[in-house]
Amino acid sequence: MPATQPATQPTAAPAKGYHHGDLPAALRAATAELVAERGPSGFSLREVARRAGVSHAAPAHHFGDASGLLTSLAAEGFATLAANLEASVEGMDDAAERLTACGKAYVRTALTSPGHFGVILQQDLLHDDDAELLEASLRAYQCLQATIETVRDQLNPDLDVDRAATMCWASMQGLVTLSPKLSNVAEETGTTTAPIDELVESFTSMMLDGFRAR
Amino acid sequence: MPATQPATQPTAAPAKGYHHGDLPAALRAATAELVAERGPSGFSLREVARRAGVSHAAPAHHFGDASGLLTSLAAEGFATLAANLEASVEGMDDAAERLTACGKAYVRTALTSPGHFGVILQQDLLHDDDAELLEASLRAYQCLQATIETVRDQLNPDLDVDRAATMCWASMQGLVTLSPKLSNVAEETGTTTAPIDELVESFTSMMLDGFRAR
DNA sequence: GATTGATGTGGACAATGTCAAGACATAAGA
DNA sequence: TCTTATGTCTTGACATTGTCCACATCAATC
Repeated sequence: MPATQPATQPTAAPAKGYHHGDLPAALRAATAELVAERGPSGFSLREVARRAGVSHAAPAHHFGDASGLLTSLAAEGFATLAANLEASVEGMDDAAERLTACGKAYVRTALTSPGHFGVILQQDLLHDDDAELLEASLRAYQCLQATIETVRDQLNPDLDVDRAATMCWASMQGLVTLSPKLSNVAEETGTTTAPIDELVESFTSMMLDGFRAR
Repeated sequence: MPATQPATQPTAAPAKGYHHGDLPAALRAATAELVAERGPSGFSLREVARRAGVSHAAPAHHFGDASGLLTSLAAEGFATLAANLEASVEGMDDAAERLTACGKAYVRTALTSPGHFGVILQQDLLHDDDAELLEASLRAYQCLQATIETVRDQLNPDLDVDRAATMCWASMQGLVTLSPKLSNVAEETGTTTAPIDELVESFTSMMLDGFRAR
């Protein structure tokens, strides 16, 4: 099943609005594109407005300030992640299979939505007390948690679910964070870096062994 | 043994220079402080110059542009990391002990030098082909690699060293990246997050089991 | 002591984020 | 239909930023 794109969902705005169909969504889409192209530091409110075809002050009306727009993008990113995590385990019973599927869904979502993943963990760019953001990130975390619970139920009743979830999240995010730097190092050493999918499999199978053990 | 501070090392410049003793080092220090306070996005070349007590154009003379300064800071960060990793395994023979020490040294360095770790992996902020940066990051990677080689020698001759090193690096960096967000989630769910040192131990012991296994 | 290179200053410029005031479209009420 | 009101977007302004340039000044060498 293909990863769900961020979708630029209508965000509860009326289908045909004002000048645009849905300016907030268009601005998020333009921001995601820009961040994917140039990284978080290449983001500019005015450039985003330009790409969306509106004046430089239009975003402020919907998002307050630049952080507001980025916060909304981050919330969309977490929502997409949650949806993809849920979809990836749809109908799966085996705990080991589920965990592997979650891991793959995580990195696949990150690679599919680089604009979103470029900002979701940069808390200095965001309003980290934003309700939508908190809710979306919590939902994503709980998807992972649910899968870990099946691991506990099927493989080890004494498993500390929260700690295990943290470790899974950390290892997947670590792969995503390091991925550009790894190719950098590999190029320097003349070696070649393993495909990220294989690394995910190594990680999940190792974690499963670890989770079973104690 | 306490973690080595970035040290604002004289960087091969004559001890007593011009107006300052060593302006490049002073600028790096001011940058580290600023990034630690406000995050990478709070960085401003002029603010750094202000804190160092020089004119707004002074940094350009030593670093070219803003990315140049950040690149130099990143290189210093990797150098400090490499030094701390090496120091942490000084005189240790047992492979398992060494890996654990490396893991702890990594997160300890990250927490001790938040200004440096705030930029070392933000490649959109850096000149990622800078020679000093490449060399320093490679040296840090090789410290980790050396420890993994002892794991191979003592525990499993068939171990894929590069892949194992990647996994160790990823999991430690994942913990560092997620650390602020985790407290965020914990607060939201009313739960409490495990101390990062414990997570490091869980990770390293799990990896060791995994590395032994196949 | 003059020359030279490194080091830092000051002013200029375009670009940016934010703010305030106004324009305009849309919907609701008379 | 006309008026009013509200949400949406534009325009213009301002302080701040990064970078470039010409100039000043220190340090060492010849």
